[in-house]
Amino acid sequence: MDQFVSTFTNKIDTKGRVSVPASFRTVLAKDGLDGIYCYPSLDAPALDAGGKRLVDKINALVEDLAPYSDERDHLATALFGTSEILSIDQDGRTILPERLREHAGITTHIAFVGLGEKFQMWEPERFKTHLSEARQKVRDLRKLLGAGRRGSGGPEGARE
Amino acid sequence: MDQFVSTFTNKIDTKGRVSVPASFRTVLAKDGLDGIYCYPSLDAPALDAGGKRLVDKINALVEDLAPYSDERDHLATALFGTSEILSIDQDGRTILPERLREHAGITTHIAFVGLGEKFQMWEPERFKTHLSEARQKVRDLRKLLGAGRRGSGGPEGARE
DNA sequence: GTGCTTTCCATTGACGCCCATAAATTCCCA
DNA sequence: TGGGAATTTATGGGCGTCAATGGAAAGCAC
Repeated sequence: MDQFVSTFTNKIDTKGRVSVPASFRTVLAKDGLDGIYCYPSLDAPALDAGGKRLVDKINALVEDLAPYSDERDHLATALFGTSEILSIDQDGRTILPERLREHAGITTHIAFVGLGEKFQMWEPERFKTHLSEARQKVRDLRKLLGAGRRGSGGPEGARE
Repeated sequence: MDQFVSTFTNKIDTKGRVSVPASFRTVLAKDGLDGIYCYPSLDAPALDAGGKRLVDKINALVEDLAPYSDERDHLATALFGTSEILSIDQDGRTILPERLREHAGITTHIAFVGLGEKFQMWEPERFKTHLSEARQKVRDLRKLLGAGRRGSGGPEGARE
């Protein structure tokens, strides 16, 4: 598997270390980056993270813009300037800088949430809320879709 | 990693010395320049800096313009005329000339901000403001990108 | 010599590396 | 198929190394 899937909640120890889920480590290793590329999400109290693939995407995004243009500098500042390359020790643990923890409101535990090509880190309680909201939105969306597509739009649409 | 990433805020001591972040030094060393190429940002109270790669890019930029044209002369003057090669001592520290510090309003602390192929130096408080503006602009920019995306073949990394 | 810059050494705190333990999972074999 | 051994994973703690910073010593100019 070369994608980040599932959710894992791990504990931060007294030295600020936290285990990166083993399956995520496997994906990262295949991706060819010795560490985690990580930055604060632009519009959520969470951290976006990934490997080389994510870095390449961001590079492509920035390099599409004209050199010395405002957009380019701002994008580079917002992305590279706020990013960190988190190292992973040989026991599979990493340390989140204060700046990142603060953005996500993380204190004692971290929820690692797989999103396919990247993953996010959340304060577990906040993620719980975020997840139920997301699920509700999906249900609403499907009702709309179902209403137009199927004959009924009936009880079936409420299924999980 | 061969890019300037993350932000580090370091202190200027009584002799005007300041430590260049270790990870930035690593990138510079790989870049094959024994020092920092540095000049005042054209449109921000900050300093642009980098290694050989940055110098090459600037050269290419200038050489793209017609020889003896006004634009070329102006660009060359604005960039080369105001540049300095800052040396790095064996403890990884450098000294900023008064002229450069003044342009950026730097006094006691410097924020080193990675932007990928180059980095900037800011007065920390000013950078804080600049960063929140940059993040807002990127949010706006992404809405535009996101609206027109799909099938563009472009990176879809603009998504959060 | 005095004043200024550059090189070298010292301190401190953070981070990486090593080992230990315990729980959970996988694997193996009867 | 069930039980037990071996492996993997998450977590805790000790210790050495390195980075950031401060200060002393050694060149250099005038």
